[in-house]
Amino acid sequence: MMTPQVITPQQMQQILQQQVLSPQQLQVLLQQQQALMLQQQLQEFYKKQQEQLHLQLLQQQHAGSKPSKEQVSTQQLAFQQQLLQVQQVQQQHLLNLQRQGLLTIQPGQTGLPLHSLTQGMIPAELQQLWKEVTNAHVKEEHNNSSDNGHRGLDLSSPAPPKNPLLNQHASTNGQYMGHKREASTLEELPPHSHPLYGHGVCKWPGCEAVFEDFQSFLKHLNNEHALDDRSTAQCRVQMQVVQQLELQLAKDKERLQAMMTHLHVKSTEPKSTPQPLNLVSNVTLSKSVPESSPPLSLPQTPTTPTAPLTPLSQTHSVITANSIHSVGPMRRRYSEKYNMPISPDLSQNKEFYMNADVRPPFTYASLIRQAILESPEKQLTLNEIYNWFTRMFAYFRRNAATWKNAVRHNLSLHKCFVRVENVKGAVWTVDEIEFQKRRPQKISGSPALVKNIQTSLGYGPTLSVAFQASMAENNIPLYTTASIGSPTLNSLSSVIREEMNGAMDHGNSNGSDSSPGRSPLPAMHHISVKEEPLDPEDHEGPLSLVTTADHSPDFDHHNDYDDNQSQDDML
DNA sequence: AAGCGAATAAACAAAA
DNA sequence: GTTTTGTTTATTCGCT
Repeated sequence: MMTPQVITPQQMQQILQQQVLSPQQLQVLLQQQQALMLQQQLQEFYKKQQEQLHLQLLQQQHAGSKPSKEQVSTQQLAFQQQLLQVQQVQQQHLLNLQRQGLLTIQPGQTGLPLHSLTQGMIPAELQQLWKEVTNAHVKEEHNNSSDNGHRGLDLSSPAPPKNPLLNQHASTNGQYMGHKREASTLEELPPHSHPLYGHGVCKWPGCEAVFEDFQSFLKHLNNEHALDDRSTAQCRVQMQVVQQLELQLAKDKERLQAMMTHLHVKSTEPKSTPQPLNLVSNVTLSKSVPESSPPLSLPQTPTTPTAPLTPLSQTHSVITANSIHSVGPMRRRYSEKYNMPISPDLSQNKEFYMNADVRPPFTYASLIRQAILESPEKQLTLNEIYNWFTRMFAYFRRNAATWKNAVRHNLSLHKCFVRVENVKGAVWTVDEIEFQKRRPQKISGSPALVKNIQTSLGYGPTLSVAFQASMAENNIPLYTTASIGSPTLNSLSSVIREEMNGAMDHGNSNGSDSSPGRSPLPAMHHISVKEEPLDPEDHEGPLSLVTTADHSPDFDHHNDYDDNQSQDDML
């Protein structure tokens, strides 16, 4: 990529390091570099385009037949995409330069299209970090005079009197932990360790000075890497590096998710064990589960079994539920609010719940309803309901006394469950109206909530919820891609609305009336919500539950699960 | 801080 | 007489 003229970041750093250039010179240099880069990129781009066109031409000639529109349009599309890419690269570059502080662009100066970009690009955290870096600096200058030499509580050993950046290693570290302050300060750091010092070498970017002892390193740090333009610039560069890495990480995570989803394997990631698929959002579209291999049981090692699934926001891939495997009556449920909509989720994660000893994030009422609705007659005896529970959820194959009691309790308690005398005895049915009634309690359209909802239900047409969430957190606007487009999704809006109103707990709270019309929800929300099945009868879509029914046959044996309350309270 | 919904526990009764 | 099915009350907990 680099022509002899363009210097590499490393070289750049060295230049910076050696301070051979004055700030002015640097700036000039940088601008030149920048121009060069752009030029290069453009050249490459055009070259590529030409090659491509050439290729396509050849193809067309070969095929002879139809240089049809399709081809042309695809070609255009590809072209546009590339163009876009290049533009992005360019912008990124400019941005980088600016951000690195190597390019000091005054607000008014230059016609570079940076401004807007800058903002969107820098993750809040980084900005924050940077702020802290700079602030710390000021702050420290005050302190220094006093606690010079001592390792103040927060300066900790490594704290040399005055290098503001020092305390911020988090940033330079590449680690960039959220709360570096607390973390980096008190934390570990044995007497003579420093994030920037390892194996006798200064790890400051670009510097590899060797030191025999920690003290001399500190000295060096203070002298060579004090707070000055150079260090600042380097720090910025590092921030940039971190940011890039994070982006990369995010992408790779997404890829991983997609892969896992594709393979139907629940993440085996250390922490995040089996996760309910919905996080992974495999199929968003309510197509009934592909009937994939039924049992596909996950290893389900006891090691990381369950986590009371908190469906919440945190479902990020990485985060994983805080598994507290309490076997017992782990009381708390999953944050109720968001669970009602079962069906889609359930159908999608059916296998997961069938095999993983994870508590499903739905209320008993929802589950019962689901069970009943899934039955051909829309009615079940108590025992059949029990069976459904045990059949569908590994979790309910234990502690039977507990949850069965809960089931009965729920049947009796909620008006939505109606007992009907039958020839053979009594069966339970669902009064959907009643069921819908009870939901309108909570949330109105609180953004937070909505967010949760989306998260918990997670469905991104293409992206895993986790990814979306993380992206969102990083202020990376990718919803656009996801949400927009897809007409399918839009068509679902109505369904969504309904669900929002009735189905979702929160849903309609807002204007009781549920003026569906509005739904100011961001596109994303639609997506997420849409899948809700809530309604029993209507959209069979959600009711893909059907799927659920399918499998049922296989197991039927376990009723035997007897609980052992013994374990219940062990803890 | 209060109120609410849901989970859990348990007592009790009627039916099987 | 035991078990299952239902009903009801009380308590606890998470959330808004």
